[in-house]
Amino acid sequence: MESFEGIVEFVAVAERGGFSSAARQLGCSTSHVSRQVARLEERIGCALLARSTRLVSLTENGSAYYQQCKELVVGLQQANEQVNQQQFNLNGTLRVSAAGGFAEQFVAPVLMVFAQQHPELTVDIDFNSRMVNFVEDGIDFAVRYGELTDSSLIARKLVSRPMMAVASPDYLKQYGEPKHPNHLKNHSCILSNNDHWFFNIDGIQESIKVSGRWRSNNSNAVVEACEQGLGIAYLPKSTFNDAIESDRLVAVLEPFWGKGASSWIVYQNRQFLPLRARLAIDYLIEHISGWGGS
Amino acid sequence: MESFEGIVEFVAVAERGGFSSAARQLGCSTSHVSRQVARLEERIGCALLARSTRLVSLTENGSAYYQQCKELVVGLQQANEQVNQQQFNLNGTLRVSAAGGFAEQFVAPVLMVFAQQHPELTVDIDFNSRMVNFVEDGIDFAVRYGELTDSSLIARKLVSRPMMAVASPDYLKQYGEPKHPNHLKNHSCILSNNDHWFFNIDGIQESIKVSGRWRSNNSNAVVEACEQGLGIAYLPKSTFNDAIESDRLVAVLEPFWGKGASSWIVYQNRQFLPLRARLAIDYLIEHISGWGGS
DNA sequence: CCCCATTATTGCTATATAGCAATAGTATTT
DNA sequence: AAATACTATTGCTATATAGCAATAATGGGG
Repeated sequence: MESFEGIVEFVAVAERGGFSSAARQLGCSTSHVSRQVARLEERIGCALLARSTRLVSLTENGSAYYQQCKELVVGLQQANEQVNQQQFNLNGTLRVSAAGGFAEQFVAPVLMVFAQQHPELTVDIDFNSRMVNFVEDGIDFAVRYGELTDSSLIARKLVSRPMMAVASPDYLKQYGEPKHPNHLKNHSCILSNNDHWFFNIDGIQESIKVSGRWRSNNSNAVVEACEQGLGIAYLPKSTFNDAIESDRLVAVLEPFWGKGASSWIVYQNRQFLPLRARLAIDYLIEHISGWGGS
Repeated sequence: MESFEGIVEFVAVAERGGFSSAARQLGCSTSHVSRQVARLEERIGCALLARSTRLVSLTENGSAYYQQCKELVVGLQQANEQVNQQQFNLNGTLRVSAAGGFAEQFVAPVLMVFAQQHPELTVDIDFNSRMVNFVEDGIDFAVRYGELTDSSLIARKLVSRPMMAVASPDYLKQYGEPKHPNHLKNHSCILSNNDHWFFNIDGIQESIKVSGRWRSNNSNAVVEACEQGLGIAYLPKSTFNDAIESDRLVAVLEPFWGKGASSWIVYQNRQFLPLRARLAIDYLIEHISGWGGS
């Protein structure tokens, strides 16, 4: 297999007319340059330079070879400059995998603003909650909610979302208001992702098993069912902003609300994250973490 | 300064889709390929490959960089092929420095035949006896006569030329024939290169100091002067072939003639002598040494 | 579902290379 | 003419790299 070894040194000697001058230009020792060129000549079985003490000149073969090697060196410089420029340019496609209502409601709008600020970027958000294959799918980062499973990824907390329990006024009029999380076993609860709700009871986070006649993994559907009086709902507070403002739902069990799980940005643990990813992640953290999670 | 390190490995990984396959192609270890690519990424500050266990793909930057590096690798292959082809082709200009009558009389004609056999060669013979600067003047080899001074050169003996002492019949009639080299101090001698002639006396080579009224470093001029009866001449035997055949000159001191000095081909002690030089030198030695020096 | 084969990474050791210093040769300066 | 400075090469040593082996992860086959 071909090797580029000695090419840079040979070109430098040819251009500078000597090993010592070439070594100074390359910032290495004269003996290194001497040996690299000698090895190159040995590898290609041809004298490239004619030498006497204090004098070096190109042979006929060396002249021709130099022209070609010079193009290789220039080509490498251009390749490196271009990859360097690309590295500090904001271009290409930002690919995000987002899951959950929070991503839909808050992350997407913020990314929209970010995209407007960077017209040369394309943003591709795939809303799904499946396990992401970062390498295969070329995903820059994912937004995930709850506990994370893959320890090889880097996770940066976006927000801890405080929870809120609500019910419709009609439901409470008919079934009474629960005064403690333990009372929930006597109530109809509207389930979302799982049937254990975490409450802060005397400073301790306790898991309360709940049940009900309605369940959905869509937070909008949960809110509607609650408004219809189908039971008590317990989701991140922001989910109920509109319903609370219009008095369609009212808060219950307020002293016991948990801090709730976190939303995360997760991405590959790798060097040289593309600039677009780094800036987008930083932008999201800056514009969402700072909200205090409401 | 730019470095080509890792380029070959990176291109191989990109094309084969994995480090192990690339290592097999390159005939090296997987760990070497892994490290070379990692070092390349570190040097250019950019991820070229996205990796998971058992899977490698090019990043956006890596894709662009690969295209350029592929051209570099192809360019290197072409450069090496071309220099290899040149190496085994007989082309270019054979540059020879020749000194002395022997070179003019015998070497030039033989090289002429050699040149006729190789139409793609140009032969450039510079007749002079100054010290050759092989590197500066781009000389392939030189033809020299007598003792050599530069021990760093390679010297291959072309011919040892036996000497001959001659005089014109008129000269001998007038001044008598010398019977021993010691008698030469009483005779007029025609000098060429120096005033000490070497004779074989009782198996020992002895230096006899001679003098005369005529001196020239041109052997043709020496022969003419001798024919005019200006004295005794002592040069390589071949110098006098015509004059002897036509009885214009006769031999003297025959039992004492020395073997004479040698003619040499000298060239740089260097690797990878161009093919044209190697073939020409071999051709000369084959076609001149075999004559036995007459 | 389990086992095996293959992959990529990295700690560690053997090996090749980079640099230092000595050497020889030559050009320039005094 | 002699001394000095600079050059290229090479022996030797310190350092970086190549390869081996261990490790962890994953895909394919039974």
